[in-house]
Amino acid sequence: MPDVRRMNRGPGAAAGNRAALIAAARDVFATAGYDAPLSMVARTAGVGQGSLYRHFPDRVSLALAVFEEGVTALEALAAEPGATLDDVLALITEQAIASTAFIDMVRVPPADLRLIAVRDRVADLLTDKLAEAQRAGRIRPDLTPEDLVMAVGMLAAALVQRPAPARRVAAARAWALLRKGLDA
Amino acid sequence: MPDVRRMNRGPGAAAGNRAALIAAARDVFATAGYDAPLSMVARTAGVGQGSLYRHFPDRVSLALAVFEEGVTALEALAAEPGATLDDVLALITEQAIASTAFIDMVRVPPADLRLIAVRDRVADLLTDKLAEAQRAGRIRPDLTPEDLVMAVGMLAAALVQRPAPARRVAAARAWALLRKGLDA
Amino acid sequence: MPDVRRMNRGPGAAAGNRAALIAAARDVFATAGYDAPLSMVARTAGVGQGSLYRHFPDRVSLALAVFEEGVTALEALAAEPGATLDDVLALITEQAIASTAFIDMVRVPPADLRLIAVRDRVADLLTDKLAEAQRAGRIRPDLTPEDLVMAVGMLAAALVQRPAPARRVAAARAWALLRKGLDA
Amino acid sequence: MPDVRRMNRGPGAAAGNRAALIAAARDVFATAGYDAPLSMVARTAGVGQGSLYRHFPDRVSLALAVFEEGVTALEALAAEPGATLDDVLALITEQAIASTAFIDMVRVPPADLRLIAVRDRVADLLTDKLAEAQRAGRIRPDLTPEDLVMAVGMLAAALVQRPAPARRVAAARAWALLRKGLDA
DNA sequence: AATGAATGAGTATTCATTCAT
DNA sequence: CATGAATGAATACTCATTCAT
Repeated sequence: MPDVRRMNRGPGAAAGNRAALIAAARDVFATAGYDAPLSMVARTAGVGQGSLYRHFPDRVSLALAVFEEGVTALEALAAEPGATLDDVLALITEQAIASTAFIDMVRVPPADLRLIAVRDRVADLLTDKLAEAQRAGRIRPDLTPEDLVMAVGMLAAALVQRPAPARRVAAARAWALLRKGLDA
Repeated sequence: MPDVRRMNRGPGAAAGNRAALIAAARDVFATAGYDAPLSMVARTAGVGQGSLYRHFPDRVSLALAVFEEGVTALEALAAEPGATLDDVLALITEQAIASTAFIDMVRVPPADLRLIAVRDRVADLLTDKLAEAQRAGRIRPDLTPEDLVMAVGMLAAALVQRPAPARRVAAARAWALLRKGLDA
Repeated sequence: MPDVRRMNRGPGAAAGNRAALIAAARDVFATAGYDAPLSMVARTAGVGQGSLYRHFPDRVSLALAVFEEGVTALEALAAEPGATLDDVLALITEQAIASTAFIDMVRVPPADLRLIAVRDRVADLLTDKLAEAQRAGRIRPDLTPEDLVMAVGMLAAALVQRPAPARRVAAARAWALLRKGLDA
Repeated sequence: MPDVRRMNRGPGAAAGNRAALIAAARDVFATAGYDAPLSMVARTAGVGQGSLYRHFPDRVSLALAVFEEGVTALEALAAEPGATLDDVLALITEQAIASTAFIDMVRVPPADLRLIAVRDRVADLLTDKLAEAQRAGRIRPDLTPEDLVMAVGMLAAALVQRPAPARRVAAARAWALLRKGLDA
């Protein structure tokens, strides 16, 4: 007789669970914000509460997993020889259009060290491209990587609270505002 | 028989309570964020929970009251004959430095109609000054009031999560990024 | 139409709730041990969870309230001119027969300061009576108040885990063991 | 394909696992108390959760295994021709100083039958030595084995919640209180 | 037989909201 | 109309126990 409770799918489900949790968190964070109940993430993933906590002992570690993929993609793009700063910013923009949860995440003042680490990874990859663009005379020579990170944060802020369909247009307008501040 | 509880100050306290609640909410929102417990607002105001709910049936109405004063000040400034767009933006910046709670407030996607109304009031007062500045050739002619509101939101986003002392500097950097996007 | 939810009995229920919570806690601690779920206390008292936490913000403060009455009774007895050490010990024994939760309470190593304070109150009242009894030559002159407190703890330990009906007999046997260690 | 998980050491590990679990439980119970999570025991033992449950289906059976060794040692000592009651009590005291978890274990009212069985074994070995000592006129003739068991429990109670270093001194004071109650 | 991941019931705690006084 | 206690739904987190591998 099938039990009402979810089947224990065994250790084999581990990898699938982890992936499902990350996917669910991506959705939930994007939909209900970074402060959404973790139980909603577990439920969306079709996974027990305990499994969620086993894989991700706290909210931050879950969020980091969600963004890991995005940051990795950015790093990969930045590592490509021909990639310019604009290419990287374009990818960042796409990611922000998909989800602005990163902004929510760094919104909390007592920033977790791990969050700072992610932001630093982004800052690092921007730094290289920025220097490159500055050497090419395309970007204001006095612009710092911190300025660039701030600009990205401001961009994301312009997208939050807008429904997904409106975001691409909003991103264009936001860049129109910021662009001149960056260019040489 | 004397009551141990705080004296019921009676109906006459209504106006005072309302003012105290708004002041308390301003502090609490600025200090503990827009998501701070409402009980903290009541306690800070020295007012009963019930009175808080009588005056402000929900969090948004309390927040609106808090910002009312700021918006009113903006409208007053905008109404002054000599006031320029830059003057208005400067005041807005000061308000954002004092508290970025407005950002937190609009962070939630299901934007309350009343919030839209406040934003529209800000948009309205900016519209006039913007047109004026555009006539004077100081601002890009294609810049819309919506662009300006977006810029203000982006500015505020650049200030959130920074400690109060760092905000003035951050505001300067943020405007440095945005300025060129506005100017003619 | 009466709601399924418990009626909000209003502020007037405060005193009654507090008393009911203490009574319930006395029962629950005696029955299910000091580690019993607080929800059980609230349920037994017929009181909402929130009310429990309002009256007693943590487990210790609830326990203190439970024992306050007993300690007060001890202090009152000790304050009576004719009361001897034996009288006080007899009352302590009666209290231990009724509930040994106090033992559980002080069992935890990171002893709360407030718990230490209660124990000290008991130690204080024992100290006086002990000195008196020692002057009368009825108690070993080298016995310290700490020894006495230890003896009381050992007595209680002898009663724990025995069902209530067997406790009076057990107390007698325990005192038979300890008595000679106290007497001069 | 090599598994990331701990190598399944196979059936041959059974005996070793059992021993490791007992040793780990001894440590964990002594350190974190009898209520410590069983997962901590498994982890300390370097053994899977499932194996723990295979060897010891519940907390009590694990605890019993832990104390088995101690009881066996007591029985061995008691079986030695020259061993006196005092020798046995001294060994019990040493065991209590090392860990008072036994007290925690019997703290729960719904005493498990198996716990009663252990206690009875201790009572049995004390019975012989007690009779011996009573024949020698060293112990009160009316003292029963149950009294002795109670005294041991009271001793242990005097040690609980004291930090390890203070226990030897506390044991001495506790025996000073009890000694006269035992002696003839 | 060992392993460790999966599972969800249970518990503590918070806080928005209601309501007797 | 003010007051503040009452209420319980909601959420985070833990841990005993089961089970696929």
